[in-house]
Formats: sequence, structure tokens, C-alpha cells
Amino acid sequence: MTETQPTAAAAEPGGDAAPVRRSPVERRILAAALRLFAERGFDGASVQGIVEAADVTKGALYHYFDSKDALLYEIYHSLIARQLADLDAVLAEGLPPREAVRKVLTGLILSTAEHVDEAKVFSREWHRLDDARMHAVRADRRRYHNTFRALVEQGRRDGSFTTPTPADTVAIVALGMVNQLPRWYRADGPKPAADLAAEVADFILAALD
Amino acid sequence: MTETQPTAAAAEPGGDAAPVRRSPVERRILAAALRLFAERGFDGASVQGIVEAADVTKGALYHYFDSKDALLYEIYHSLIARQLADLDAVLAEGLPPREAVRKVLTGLILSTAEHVDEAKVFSREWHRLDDARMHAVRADRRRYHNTFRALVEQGRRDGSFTTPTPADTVAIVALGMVNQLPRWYRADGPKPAADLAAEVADFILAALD
DNA sequence: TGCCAGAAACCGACCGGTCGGTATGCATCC
DNA sequence: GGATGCATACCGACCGGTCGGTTTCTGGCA
Repeated sequence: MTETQPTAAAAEPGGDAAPVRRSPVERRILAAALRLFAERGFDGASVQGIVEAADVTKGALYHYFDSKDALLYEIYHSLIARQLADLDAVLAEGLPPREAVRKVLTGLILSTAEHVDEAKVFSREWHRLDDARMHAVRADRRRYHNTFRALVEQGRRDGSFTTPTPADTVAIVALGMVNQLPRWYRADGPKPAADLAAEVADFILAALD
Repeated sequence: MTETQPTAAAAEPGGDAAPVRRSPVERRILAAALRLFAERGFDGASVQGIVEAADVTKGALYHYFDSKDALLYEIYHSLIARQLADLDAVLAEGLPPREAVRKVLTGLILSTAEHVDEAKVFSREWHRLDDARMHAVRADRRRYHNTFRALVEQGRRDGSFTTPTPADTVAIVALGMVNQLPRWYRADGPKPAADLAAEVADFILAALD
């Protein structure tokens, strides 16, 4: 697995950041797997069900993917890659901490709301991966957390934020809300995702002040 | 911590109010189920594995419990019952909103840290319950959320809190952090749970101000 | 106290079914 | 004629749950 460096590529928030070339069959398989994993969980979704939903045969699935685990990993990876790309893009703008935190948070919430299924699967079953893949996922997650924490830390150092709360705890609270979002969020809910994102960002920034 | 005491557990929607008496065998089964569910997930833990860990036979397990689902529900129910009892106890003290919020939050975080396994299983697999049991669990969860939200709302109305953030969003952020906690928290981690609880409560209260 | 009958607690081999994964055949295209 | 892109048939492992039977407990009666 090639490590994703803080590349300046994909400065398109919320967009598809993966340069992976997929055949139509692969895309159908991944879409079906995503839907079924989100609906019934990883173990609850059978390979047979996935190939039927994707209208392919088992042979086709195992031609493109090594295992059921591999499907799960592809879903995780595309999600994290997008989040990291968005994060790097905001950091590259060199905004003052307050604006940077706001932009990162609202972007993350909007992107999570837009890809609820990926996020739901991710937050629920990432522990089912084999050791190697889990390690890769964990490393990416940690990088996101650490980068966000560093952003808050920088704001505290330069006086933008006066909160006594350690940056790590701030990250735990802010990112915790985001990771929990796919459990209850519905696109047809009463409050638009943009409103929610703004409210949460304002709330966190108020605490940081 | 001991079981839920005979304290008058307030109006409990759809649940039995019986003060569950458990035989040693039942307790061993539940403890083993909890450990294995937390370790390998609901589907990943087989009934066979549970009875071996509990050192009982399958017949004994199905003598006491209707199904594998029933085991899961018992775990959920004991956790929620404890949380609701704690919440009600704090509310009964009639503290001013600021102190009440602090006490509820720190108590919830400490209790979650103390019962990480229950919380981990809960946050990960509550969707696997059958419809009836899921409904019961959901109702209890909603009651917790709504009560907490009402507490914040009251504080906003009487001027204790001046934040413009809707109480519902506050609950989403605060409780989101708690629900996410079992994913990363380790009892032997660098920061004691009490410190974490205090930091988070301070942070949220700072935002509410 | 001794005895016994019925109920509760428990045993574990076994069942039908599903699961992830494999082996192999066979067009199509370079 | 090999590599690619599938289709089809099939496998052994294991799963949650059942069921007929056995052991242990309990209370009433002599």
C-alpha cells in the first residue's frame, strides 16, 4: 500500500479524490457492496447478495477482488483518501487558525453527510479488517486526527484560541461528533447538512475562544 | 459498580421493571457474551464460543435465554438502565443548569469509561436486534437525548447559557463524543478518565456560555 | 426423619442451511 | 496462443438453534 503524502492534488473538496481506474463492472460491485454493507452490516451482507445486487457472477467478483475484506478496504480507503485530500487542501490555503478550523469542520461534516453510507460502514465495521489492512486504515485515521490537533495547537500557541482545553481533547470532541453523525443523519431530515455544519463549527469555535 | 439498585426506575417505556435476579450461571454467560461481543463483534462471536468461555453447555444457555439476540439485548438494557438512572438521579438534585450539565456529562463519561465493553458493543451493533427489541432500545436512547437537550434548553431560557446554538445540536456534539469514546479509550491510557471528563465538561460549558 | 414425585436445571449430539472461497471451462482480443 | 474477463458448479467449515434425555433440587407427606 503506497503511503499518501500531503499532496496538493485534488484540491476539490467533497469530490472524488481517488485516481483509481475502475471498470464499470468493478464500480457496480463496489456500489452494491457499499449499499449492502451499510444496510445489513459486513457479516449480514453475503457475497451472494452482493453479486446479485450488482448483477454479476461470483466469478467476476473474485476476478477483481481478492476477498470480501478487500471490498471493505476499498470502501474505507476511498473515504479516508477523500477526507485527507480535503484536509490538505484547506491547510494549503494558509488561512488563520480560526478560519481553517471552521473550514475543515464544515467541510468534513458536509462530506460525511454526502457520503453517509461509506461513513456508516466505516464507523461500524472497520475492526473486521485483517491486521495488515487495519493497520493501514488506522494510520490514515491517526494522521487526520493528528493534523487536526496540530491545527488547534497552533491556534493556541499564536493566541487565536484562549481555551485551556488540550488540543487532543478538542479533537476528540469535534471529530467524535463527526464519526457519530452517520448513525442518525438522514438526508431528508429536518435540518440541512449545511446548517448543522455551521452550528457545530460555531459551537466548537465558541469553546475554543 | 453494582447492579441497578431497587431505586424507583422512572416510567420505563416497554421494559420490565423487575429487579433482575441472576443465577451465577446466567452471570457467567452474560459476562462471556459481553467479552466476546466486544472482542469480535456480534456476528463474529459464535454461540459455541460463548458457552465455552462461560464453561457451560449450549443447553444451559438456551435454558436461560431465548436466543443470541436476547443476550445482546440484556447487555444493552443493563447499560441504558444505568445511564438513565444516573441521569434521573442528577436531575432530582435540582442543581442549576450549569452544575447539572457538568455533573451529567462527567458522570456519563466516567460510567462509560468504566463499562467500556458494554458501551463498545452497544455503539457498534445495536442495529442487529430484532424490531421489537430495537424499538425498546431506541426509545430509551431517545429519552436520554431528549432529557439532556431539555436541560440545555432550560439553561438557555433562564439565561444560564447564552450560546445561540440550538440545544439539539449541543446534545449531538456532547453525546456524540461519549458514544465515540469506547472506540479509542483504554483504561491504561495516558490520561485518567476523570481528567478527560473534566476537560470535556469544561470545554462544552465554555461553548455554552 | 425418610421418601418420593414433580419441576427446574442442564446436557450435547445433531440438524438444515448459509457462508466465503475455489476449480475449471470458455469466449474474446492482442 | 497466451492473457484477460468472466460463468458455472461445487466444497468444507461452521452457524444458530433444537430436542430427547439426564441430573439436581424442593417441598409435602408419612
